[in-house]
Amino acid sequence: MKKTAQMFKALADETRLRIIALLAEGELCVCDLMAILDLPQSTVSRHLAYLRHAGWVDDRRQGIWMYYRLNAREEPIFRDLLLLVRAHLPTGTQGEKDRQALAGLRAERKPDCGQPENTILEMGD
Amino acid sequence: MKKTAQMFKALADETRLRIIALLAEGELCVCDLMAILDLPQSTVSRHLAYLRHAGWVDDRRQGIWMYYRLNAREEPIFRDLLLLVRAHLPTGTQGEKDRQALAGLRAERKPDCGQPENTILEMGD
DNA sequence: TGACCTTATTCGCCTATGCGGATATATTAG
DNA sequence: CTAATATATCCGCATAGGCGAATAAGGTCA
Repeated sequence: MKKTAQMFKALADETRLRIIALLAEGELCVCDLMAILDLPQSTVSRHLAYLRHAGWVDDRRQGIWMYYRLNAREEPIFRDLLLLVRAHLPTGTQGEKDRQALAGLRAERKPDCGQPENTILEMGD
Repeated sequence: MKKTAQMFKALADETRLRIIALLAEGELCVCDLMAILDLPQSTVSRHLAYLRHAGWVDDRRQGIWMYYRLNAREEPIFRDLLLLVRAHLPTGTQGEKDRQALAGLRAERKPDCGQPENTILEMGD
């Protein structure tokens, strides 16, 4: 039951819940999450590490970026809980706002997070 | 979403999970829980207070004893979560042990917690 | 009332964990 | 190699919350 308590601990923080609700929309990289959550990089990274250790997310490196996605583990309670969270979480006010921010991000950006390859180092100044 | 995080916090402790699994079997008083959990009274009482404030349990006074029972609040996520917990929690090792201890208690005791009324004060030395 | 019981709360103490700034690490481009 | 970018981790600090012993509070009975 200790493990179950640990599983709930990962959900017992508003920032982590926001992250989970966002990842329910699909894979995101750290800089996306920083932009949407409007939190410093160390904070976002720390919460992602917490979720990773707890088994809630997997990561994947692609070049410079780390992409995170939801990852329900094998245990039945884990899977059911993820379903529950995905069903209920995004309906609240904050979840709505975050999803809109995400939509905005996606509209104005190319895939692979930041800029297209040929302008990665061309940010004048 | 803050409220949701708070709801999960109440579940993010092994002792409270054990209590919830036990209350899923029916109403219990504090001294029953002390006996089953094998924890000091202050610890049990503190966790019950936490669960009460979080809205997971209701209490009822009967004479000297305080009886606690599960009580899911109105919010749909709350109710679904309680269903999930009740379904998954008691299947583990610790939950099994606790349930057996509860069965033992019930076998050797009269209702109304302790002893039958006429011997309440007759516990010679 | 006083004796006795059950439960709640208070008290130090200690660990877990949140935070944001600073620093370390990793990757890529040139 | 250096420079630039993205991410992870470390740092000191503050708060939440766990623990058990001790004390307070509330109820019952004679």
